[in-house]
Amino acid sequence: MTQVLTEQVVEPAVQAWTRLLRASASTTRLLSAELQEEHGLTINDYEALLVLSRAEDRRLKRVELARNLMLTPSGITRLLQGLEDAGLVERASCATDLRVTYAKLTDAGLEKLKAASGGHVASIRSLFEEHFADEEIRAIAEILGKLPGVADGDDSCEPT
Amino acid sequence: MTQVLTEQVVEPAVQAWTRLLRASASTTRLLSAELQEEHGLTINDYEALLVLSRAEDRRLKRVELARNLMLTPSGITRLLQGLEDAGLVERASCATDLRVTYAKLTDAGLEKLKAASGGHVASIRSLFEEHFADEEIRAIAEILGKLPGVADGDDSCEPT
DNA sequence: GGTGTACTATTGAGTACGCAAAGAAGACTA
DNA sequence: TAGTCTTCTTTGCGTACTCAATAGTACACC
Repeated sequence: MTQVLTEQVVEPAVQAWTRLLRASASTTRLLSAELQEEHGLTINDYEALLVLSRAEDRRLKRVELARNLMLTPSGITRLLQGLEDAGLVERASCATDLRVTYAKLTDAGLEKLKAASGGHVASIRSLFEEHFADEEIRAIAEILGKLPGVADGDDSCEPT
Repeated sequence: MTQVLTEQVVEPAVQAWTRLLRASASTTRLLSAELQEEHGLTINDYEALLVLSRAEDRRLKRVELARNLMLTPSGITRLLQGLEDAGLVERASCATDLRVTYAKLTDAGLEKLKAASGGHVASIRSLFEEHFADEEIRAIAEILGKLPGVADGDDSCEPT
């Protein structure tokens, strides 16, 4: 147990993990501040609106949304509470299964998403393209997509 | 998820960003639960101990630690409060600049780190190696390291 | 020396989660 | 029909942060 010093053989997985953590933290910090300031949305607010906008009928079971956003059910309840209060999302019940309630994007929600989307996407692009080459960006997406659940609701980018 | 209208050209940067978010969320969830359960440490607790263990004299200015962990100063204060209460870290003042206080790893802190490290590193390895090829792991680390601040305190992996 | 600017660290208030427990509903078995 | 098991959602409680404001200190520069 030599103290540090020696050029340690860095466990590549550990290095990758640490950097994944930090990359996520730093990019989130940046992008979140912007989205919050300009549109009053958190990143998960935005992602939720986006996912819903791409769903059939613009509605999704809460449990699906949870999987998509990597939140727990309780996180979803609270997230949607905020969006409902803001009138961006409304709840609809399911005729065939009384347990589930859908989250449905309202027209106001779609407008909000469209309004936020331009600037947000531009920020993401500029942040990534400032530091990464095109093929690096593609590599990140491709590799990280192999983690279970990550590539699920495959990401398009515009609300339309 | 066939859905929407036009097969949209997915903005690669946006896709990379979304996946980065989700990859970080899902891996963090997993690894955090384990670390918490087995050693009562959060991921940032562990990272803080690790960074300190590699620092000269096992101590670091709080502000340095903040940069390293991608936390705000107030986050650091609160993180260290917990570690101090647990006796894993102690504070030391700086002779030449009264503003700064150092965080110094105690012997107990080093022991704790060593105790947690084996299992934690093994979990990280198994999680990553289960889903990624070796060169993918290296690619993640290399690419994400280009983000400012991410590759800073360059990560070795063992405490010792 | 005083004065302004730039750090460093802490605190109060607020937030976005997570976990565990609980209720309500479907689904299978008998 | 009842009994049990699973699934979906919400709630209480706890926590790990953030931001904004504060206070102490350092270092100009005149």
